[in-house]
Formats: sequence, C-alpha cells, structure tokens
Amino acid sequence: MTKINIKYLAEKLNMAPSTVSRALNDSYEISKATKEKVMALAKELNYQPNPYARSLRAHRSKTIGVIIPERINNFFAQVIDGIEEITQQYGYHLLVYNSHEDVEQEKKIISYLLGGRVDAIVMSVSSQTSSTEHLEQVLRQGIPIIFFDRIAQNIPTTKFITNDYQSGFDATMHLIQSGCRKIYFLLLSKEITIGKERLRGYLDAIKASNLPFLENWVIQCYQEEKKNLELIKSFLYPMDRPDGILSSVEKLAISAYHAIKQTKLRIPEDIKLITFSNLKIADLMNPPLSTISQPAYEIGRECAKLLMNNLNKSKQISIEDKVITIPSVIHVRSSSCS
Amino acid sequence: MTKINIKYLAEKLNMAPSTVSRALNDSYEISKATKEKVMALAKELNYQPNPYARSLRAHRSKTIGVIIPERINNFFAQVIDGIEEITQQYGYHLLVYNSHEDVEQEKKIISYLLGGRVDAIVMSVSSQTSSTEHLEQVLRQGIPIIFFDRIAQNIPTTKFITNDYQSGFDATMHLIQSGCRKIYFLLLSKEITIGKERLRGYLDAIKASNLPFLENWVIQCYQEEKKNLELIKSFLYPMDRPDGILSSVEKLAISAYHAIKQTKLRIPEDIKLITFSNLKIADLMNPPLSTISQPAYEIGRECAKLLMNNLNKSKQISIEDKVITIPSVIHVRSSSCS
DNA sequence: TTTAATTGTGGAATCGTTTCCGTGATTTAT
DNA sequence: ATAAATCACGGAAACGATTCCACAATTAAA
Repeated sequence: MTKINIKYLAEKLNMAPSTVSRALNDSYEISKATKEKVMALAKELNYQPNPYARSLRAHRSKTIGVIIPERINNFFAQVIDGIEEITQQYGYHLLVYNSHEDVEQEKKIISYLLGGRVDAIVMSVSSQTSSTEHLEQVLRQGIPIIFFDRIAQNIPTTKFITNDYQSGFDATMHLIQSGCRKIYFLLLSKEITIGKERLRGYLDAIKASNLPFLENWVIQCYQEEKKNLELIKSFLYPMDRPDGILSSVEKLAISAYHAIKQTKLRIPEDIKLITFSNLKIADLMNPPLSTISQPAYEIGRECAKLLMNNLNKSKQISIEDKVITIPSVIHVRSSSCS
Repeated sequence: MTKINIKYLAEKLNMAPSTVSRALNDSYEISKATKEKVMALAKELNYQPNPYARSLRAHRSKTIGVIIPERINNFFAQVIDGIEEITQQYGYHLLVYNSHEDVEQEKKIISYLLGGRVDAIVMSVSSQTSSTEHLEQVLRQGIPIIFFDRIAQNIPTTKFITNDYQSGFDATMHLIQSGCRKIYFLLLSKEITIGKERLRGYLDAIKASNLPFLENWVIQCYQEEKKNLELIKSFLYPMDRPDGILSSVEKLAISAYHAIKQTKLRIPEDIKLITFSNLKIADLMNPPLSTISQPAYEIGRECAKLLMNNLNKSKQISIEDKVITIPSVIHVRSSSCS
C-alpha cells in the first residue's frame, strides 16, 4: 500500500508539493483550474492529510484533553457530551482520561499532556487533590486549563461550577421543612471545593433554622463502596440515628439507599434523603430519589465555547480568572417528603 | 518561554541532538556518564518530548480511537474504563467519540481517523449502520479495527460480543416460567446484530414453549424517547396487551417503566419486564429491575489486550476474523417474577 | 513603450524526533 | 605488534505538511 501524501499527489500532477498544499487549503494564490485538478485527484485517491505532520508544523493539535474522576457517572458523561457537541464543530478531538479519584493518576495524566499533545485541558479534579503543584505547571507551560465542578480555586483560570452553597442550603432547608431535625451530611472529601461549599450551605441552613448541630453529623466517607456501606450502617443502627441525610455526591446516596434497606428502615418515613445527582432514572427508584441535578450539558458546552473562542482567535489567549456559576435544579421526589 | 526540545538540550550539554535522543531513550551505545548528564538536565528543565514529532517519525501515534453510539450509558462507560485500564499500561491514549446512533456522524468520525491519527479503532456501530462501506475503508487503509457488542459481521476482524442469542432465549424462558404467555420484544433496530440475535433467542424460546406468536409483538422502536413512550403506551392500553416485555436495550426498558406507570399498570403483577442493561442500581428501582448484564469491563479489557498484543509485536499485525463470546449474567429481580 | 503591479507556481526551510551511516578512539584477538 | 572488533558519539536525512522567499509570465499603470 502506497502512502498517499502531498508529495505523491504532486508527482502525479506534475506540480510542486507547495502548490498542492495551497490548492488543498484553498489558497487565494492558486488558480481555479489547478485547485480543481488537485481536489479531484485528492478525492479520487482518498487523500487524508497527516494530522501529526500538521500539528508539528503548526504547534497546535486541535485536540483537547478531558480529565474526569469517574466515568460511570451520568454527570461527567453529560459534561463530555456537552464539550464534544461544541468542539466537534470546530474540528477538535477529545482525549479523555479517568483519574479514578486518584491524585497520583491525575499527575501522571497531566504529565502526558504537557508535551504539547493537547491545546487545552478541561478537568474536574480528583477528590484527593489537595496540592495543586501539578496543575500550576500546566499553566506555566502555557497550556490553557479550565475546571468544572471540582475546581482548583487557587489556579488563575475560569472555573465553571453550580451554585453549590445555595443548593446545599436549599436542600437542607427542604429536609427541615419536611420535618427533619437531625440531618447528616455525607461528604466525599474535604479537599474539594464542592464538598466544602455544599457543606457550608448545609451548616448555614441548620444554623438559620436554630436547630442543634453536632460535628459528627458530617460524615467523611471513603472511596470504597463497601466501606461506605458499613460506615453508613454504623450510624443507622443506634437509637439516635439521623432522620435526614444530605448526600454531596450520587454514589454516597446509592450506598445510603442500600444501607437503609439493609437496616430495614424506611425512606422517607424513618429517614429522608436528598442528593446531588444527575441520574436520569431517579424517578423510577424506590422510593423516587430527590435530587439536586446540575446543568451538566450546559457546563460542558460553556467550557468548550470558552476554549474555542480563545483557541481560534489569533490574538493572545487569555482566559480570565473567574468563577462562573450555572445554577442547579432541585427535583423534590418522595425520598425527602413527609 | 523557550521551548525545551532535544536541540536545546544538546546545545546546553555540548552534544549532538542524536546523542541526547539516544541517551533519553536509554540506548546501549551511550555511556552511563552521558546518560546521567542528559537525564539530569532533562529532569531539571522538565523536558517533555513532542508527541507529534515522534508520531510523524515513527508512523504510530500510540493513540486508539474509540467510537460508541451513546455516552450516557453505563455499559459503554464500563467498556471504555476496561479499555483504558489496559491501554494506559502500554502508554496509549484514547480518543473517544460519540456517534449518537447516527451513521452519518459515524462516517464523519471514521474519516477523521483515517489520516493516521490513531493506530487502531475499537467501536460499537450505531443502530442505523446497515452499509459498512465506511468501515471496510478503515481496513483497506491498514488500520486495525475491532468491534464489540454492536458488530459489523461482514468485516473480517475480531468481534467481541456476549451470548446474545442464549441470553435472549433464557430471558424469554424465564418470563414464560414466570407465567407470561404474551411477551413483546422491544427492538432498537433490525440493522444491528445484537438486535437480530437477541430477537432470534426470543423467537426460539416462544417456539420451544409451543406458545402462540404474532409478528406485531416485535416492536420496532425509535431513537427519540418521547416517541417510544407513546409507542409503548399505545400497545398497553388495549385489552389484548402483553403480559411480559423483553427489552433488547436499557433505554427502551426505561421508557417501558415510564409508560407502564403512566397507564397505571403494575410491574410485575400486570406486566413482567426484563431487559439487557448494565445499570448499577437496578436493584434500587421500583420494582427492582431484572437485567441481563453484560461483562462490560471484561469486553473492554479483552478488546484492548488484543490490540496491545498486536500493535506492540514487531511482527505483522494480524487480527483474526472471528467472534469471541463472553457470556452475560441474568439477574432476576422482582420486575419479572410472579 | 517602459515600468510597476499582479498572478500562479516552484524550491527549500522548518517543526522535533529518530535513525542510518560514519568515524575516531579504545579495547580485544591473533 | 598488527588487525579486528567494540565503544561512544556526531552529522545529516527523513517523516509530511506548511510557508517564506523567489521568480517568470502576464496584466495594468504611467
């Protein structure tokens, strides 16, 4: 199989490679007749330009790196769909990586991306990420990086989040209005911003309602599902168990459902529950799960739009240091109602 | 910002670029002392080789293209996790594309991948894919392509599937044993193999049980959720509605749940239901959903292993024309029990 | 009619790595 | 002691596309 490249086309056409290249790129300085001849042969031989030769020359790869902490999660899948929807209109490609909530993995992925493999990075940091040295390095290398959901606050770039504080506040208020007096908060990690903000909303709602509060109502959970199941069950057995749970991430709510079922308690009669989640079938669960659902597609689209606008303008790339908030929507279902 | 490349390192070290390159690649013909000096400076300046220059030179990109018809779907997410688990051990990267069940989109994606952007392709075809001309072209270009789940039968390559026929048969038998006499089959598309095979199993099970069967029990569904909801409701209203449903894909089962709820029928008392699905929370649904779950991670891992073995052996790449079956597991839950 | 501008094309350098081909300087074998 | 082998490295070509720089031919301007 002969590799079909510009040189090959040029020989066949008795032209210089430069002419062929210009014709293919529809340069104004090539005559119509020549362009047509070149295009015709290119189509006939199904010529495809080599993207790596192009990237090498142009110092741009038309590729975006996307790093998420979890793939089996509708929220992240939706965000990526949103990103792809925009980027593909501009001819960009997506390298997608899963950090599995592991900082070390995250660092490794970042290092892959440093050599110019991608023109920009869109990411949501792992729940373990406390030090941000590896992220700062990206910026130092001049690679635009933007964050969504799990953001690195101190990195000067644009970050897309939802109204975490307000949602945490509202969800807690809703539980209180449903009769809860002792609401536990399931936290994935104190390291990440969404955890902190949602927690702050929860705390303020309790304070605003003049309800009692104990430090140990904030449950720091693990990465492993099994350990979380045991952890949750451990506080469900005693008499002084909570009457409400606000879960900061979907998978902890799932574990809570399992734990509550196993302890023969009832939702919502014994315990009411609401969680941050983008599950599509929350309404088909038993009982239907109340959720705070994030505008995932829109977050993805906005990330991509910002990037496309910057990468395709010839002027200096400049991504402002600011936080953009796109509000979530609370879907009240049976799991949190009296 | 000075770009740090091999030439730059060479100048700093007073060596030839070729020496630096060899030192970095731990070539046997470079002295230990030189290697150490080079490595030290490379680490100090945080040198990252340019992947595109490498790919151009080596005619290999260390990148795999993955094409799926749907991203908001645990099955495909799990497969990708499985692929990534293996490929990252070999230093490969994943370009992931969503065809949105659209052949035209699929063709476009394939054309992006033809210019050498990826070393191989792993894909599940869209439900609209009947002609396979665009897929044959990939093979003609010498790019290894392997299929999983939704396979293109006539392309001579390795395909990974689950025991679709047997699962369809077993699931139908299970419904019959649960008392169903009139089982409908929800089909996404007759174009794709999984549809055909699962349907064949269903038909044979009915035949084997000496039950009656009518052609219109096989429901050809749409891509749009709304239309499917109406379609399903339309056959639930009449007196001669089915008493069982086998759904060939997850999203149709979800629509069926909604439809059944809206028509005030009960699962499983009025209608029993079982579906192919890799939903993790099937047991938390109302009622718990019986599923045939596919070995998604393993499928992903096996696809990747096959590819890695072929791409990294120096010998001629040869991917056999065969179908490898990894069996699914039926999880019987309340939705299909008497 | 001479000069200047425009048009259409070719040649060669370039992007950053890798590798083929040399070539002195040692070391080993005869 | 001489030939042969080995070692450690340098120079330059190559991968495929783009683009800067020329330059002849044609057209427009003076």
